[in-house]
Amino acid sequence: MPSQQSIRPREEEQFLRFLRGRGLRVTAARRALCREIFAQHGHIDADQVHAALAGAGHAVSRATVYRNLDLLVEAGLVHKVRLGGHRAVFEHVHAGGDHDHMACRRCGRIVEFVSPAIGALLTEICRAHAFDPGESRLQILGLCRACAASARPAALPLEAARA
Amino acid sequence: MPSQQSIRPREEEQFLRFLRGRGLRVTAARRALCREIFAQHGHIDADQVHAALAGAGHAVSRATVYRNLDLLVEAGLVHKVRLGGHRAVFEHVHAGGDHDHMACRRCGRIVEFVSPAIGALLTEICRAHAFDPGESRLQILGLCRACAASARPAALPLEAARA
DNA sequence: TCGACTGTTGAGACGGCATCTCAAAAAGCC
DNA sequence: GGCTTTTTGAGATGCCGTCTCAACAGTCGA
Ligand SMILES: [Zn+2]
Ligand SMILES: [Zn+2]
Ligand SMILES: [Zn+2]
Ligand SMILES: [Zn+2]
Repeated sequence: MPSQQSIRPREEEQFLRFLRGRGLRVTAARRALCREIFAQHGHIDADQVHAALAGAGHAVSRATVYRNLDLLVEAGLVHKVRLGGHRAVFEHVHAGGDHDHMACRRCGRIVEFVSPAIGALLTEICRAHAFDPGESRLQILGLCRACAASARPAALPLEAARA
Repeated sequence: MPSQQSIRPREEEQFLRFLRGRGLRVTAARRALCREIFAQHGHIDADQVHAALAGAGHAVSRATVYRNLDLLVEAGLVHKVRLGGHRAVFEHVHAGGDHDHMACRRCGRIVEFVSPAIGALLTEICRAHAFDPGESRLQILGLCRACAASARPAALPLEAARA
């Protein structure tokens, strides 16, 4: 398969380098998974990845999807996000850099936002507590504009509980 | 049981008011659960609540623990927190107000912190996106001071991925 | 090129946590 | 106390993810 190789995006190159650097093998499943993730935009869960691969004629088992998604996370190419404590979703790390999420409780819509100021505050807080930060998760659950409008016109406002 | 009633704390009163206001019944299980949660300090998971109740001679089923913890959350008396996407932990809402969490990946220790500045930023961000905030979850996963010290003296620093 | 060595895969069992089911028990109401 | 409706308990079920292990397939050296 020569032409397939030629359009291999740089993310796949990166993944292959990561694999070789670790003494791991380059397999068909890993390449297909990597290509599929970077073909998708937005957030996608493990089962959707599984289905997408099957649809693309590269069926792999669920176990393989999970294993290699973890590998992509370790390679730093993909983020694993848990919104609302349920099923984890994955998204490729895009050039823009880090972002956080607002998730609508009603329709499930996910809105992304970037706040360098928050990142700076977190760094400062960790330093103050001598805590070595690995990863931060910041999510806001609530109602998106559309759902808030259609919800209850004269509703009692939700208290803004922080948990 | 007369004296038991007399020391009933105000949180239990609040819960009872919440129940009556919803047309729900005041049961022994609900009162025991409420008392147990407010007797505990810090973070406690559903099974710990279950065990604590059994130990206190108020055994209830796991299903009842889950159902009524949800009720306490709805009443706004208890927060449900998911750290690292694993087992949910509960904590009573204490007077001091909102706080967020740092969780150690190695020993599981939970450190709380308060940052009004972050709260203000979040409010601002929600306004900018016309998003009606209900609840925010901010967690930092990493290594606590003790674990970071004992981990790897000349370790390669973890990249601070934001997810 | 051809094994041999070793990492990887697939199918399904398994696990933790949470929710659901439904008959029996208890709360509220008169 | 008797009636109605909610709540409970025990266990089944479900979801999401991980594990097991035999078969398979990269990789590499001969
Ligand atoms: Zn919405
Ligand atoms: Zn995102
Ligand atoms: Zn620690
Ligand atoms: Zn806390």
